[in-house]
Amino acid sequence: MRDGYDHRSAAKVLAPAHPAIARVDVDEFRAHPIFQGVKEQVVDRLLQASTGLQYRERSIIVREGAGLSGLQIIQRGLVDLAHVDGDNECGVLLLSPKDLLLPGASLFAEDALVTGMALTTTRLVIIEPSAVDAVLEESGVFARNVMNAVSGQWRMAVRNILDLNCRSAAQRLACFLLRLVDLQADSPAPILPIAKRHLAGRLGMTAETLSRMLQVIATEGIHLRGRMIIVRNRARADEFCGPDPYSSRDDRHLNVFAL
Amino acid sequence: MRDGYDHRSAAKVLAPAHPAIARVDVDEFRAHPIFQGVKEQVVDRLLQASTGLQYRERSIIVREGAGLSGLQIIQRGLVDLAHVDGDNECGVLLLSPKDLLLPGASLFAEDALVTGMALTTTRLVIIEPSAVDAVLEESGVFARNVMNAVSGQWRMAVRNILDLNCRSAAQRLACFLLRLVDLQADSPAPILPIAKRHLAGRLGMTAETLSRMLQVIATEGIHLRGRMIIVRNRARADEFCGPDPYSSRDDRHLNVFAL
DNA sequence: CGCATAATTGATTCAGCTCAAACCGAGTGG
DNA sequence: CCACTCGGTTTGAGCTGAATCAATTATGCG
Repeated sequence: MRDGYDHRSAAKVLAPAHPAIARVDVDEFRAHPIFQGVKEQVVDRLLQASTGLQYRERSIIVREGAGLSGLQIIQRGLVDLAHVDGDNECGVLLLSPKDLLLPGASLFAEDALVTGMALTTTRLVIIEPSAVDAVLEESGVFARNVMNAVSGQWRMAVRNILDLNCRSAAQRLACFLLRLVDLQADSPAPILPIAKRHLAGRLGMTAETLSRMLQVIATEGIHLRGRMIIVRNRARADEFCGPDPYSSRDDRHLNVFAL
Repeated sequence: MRDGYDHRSAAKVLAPAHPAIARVDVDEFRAHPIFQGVKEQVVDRLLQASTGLQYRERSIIVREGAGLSGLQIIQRGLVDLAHVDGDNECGVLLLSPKDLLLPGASLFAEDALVTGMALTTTRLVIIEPSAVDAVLEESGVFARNVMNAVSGQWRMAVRNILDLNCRSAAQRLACFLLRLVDLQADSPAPILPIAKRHLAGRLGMTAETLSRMLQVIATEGIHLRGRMIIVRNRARADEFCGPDPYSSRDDRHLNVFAL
């Protein structure tokens, strides 16, 4: 409080973001899939035009209805894309590192359809629109890569629609957790990286329902203790999720990492 | 029956598509927004690599899980993108003339996530993948235009998610009808171009519910007599749809025409 | 500790689904 | 011309999954 600032209420009010400038991790930048196959010199030009930004937990990165400044790439953290309407928010997508933040809106100067909020401390790289435009113009490969990412986000959205329409709340939850587990296949203990409240939003249900559904899926072999996801019976869990409305489950070869 | 073909059962069985080759309307082709700003000579190269196809009502254009042959542009008709699971289908998007059919899947050789079915007699133009790839590579403008279309479809999908999550069935229906009306602003009597059954699918509800919701919205100034949409009280109807979760309603400046 | 926020639990309600029956309009055949 | 069938639409009567409301119990965190 000594700085005249109550942190808790600051968090609650969703204070207008005051991101800090951050250094751009150059190697990480170059390794990003949208630069795959792009001439190094061109990538460097984009790198020149980039700045790093760091948002702290719960701060808002884009507000719906507003415009975006340039192509934004998430390097660290998780960003919740959601429509917020007063108190209840309804999630659309959860962006992970390497994902592009609302590429459509930034490339075509549209207004954002959803609000983007940092769920955890988030670092992004912003590439100046002018540079992006120029490079898009000249490098077909780059354009193709970006398109790939956009189209991957479309796929995620479609899945979401399908889930919402033809899966039960419990199934959606189960699938989501299994996906998380698969994504952290290397790590020993898979973790739920966000608060349950946000998860509920993303899955199109209330926090209360989520809580109850956790009990349901526990009987199907999926347990959540603290933030640890424990799958006791994968076969049964898979079975419970129901016939996959969509076939393949590894989309990382498309430039999507979103949840 | 004289052709040894029972039309009703043929329709019902969703006969594997046997599209007819059709001529490509050259002027229409050239006028398509994805060619805007593209050098005429380049457009002609794509034109060379194109074939027209005509699908009859109810035939399937792409089946989910299958691949697509090339960039497909809808010239006439309506295509329903839906996940079909046995008898009940759950719609995702309704494509109109000028829309691209699953651009992501065709450009990146992914499997289609959804089935595309012609709701009405549909004509499309297919551009050979090799030609598309080549032109994407060399023309940044073309790449940009295609990307614009993809990103527009993403927006539609997001709206859909938002609608599904935070609007009632009646509201979704009302909005959809109003959108149709606005889209046919020039025509004297706006028309519902598809069967109610499909509409229900697209809106994420059952046919029965749709029927009931029609009664509800009738009390709010929107009437459907036969296939004619009659809005008696636009102000009230707009009011009923609730605060628009998304701002602008004209998306035609993006390359999207879908419903 | 003590306060605020997050998560659970229980009771109740309600929107939309399911199932079944009636209805309707168009094409078909006697 | 009328009866008949067949798809699609409507109507009605339950049922149910998930939301809501309210109260309680954890879980940080300063």
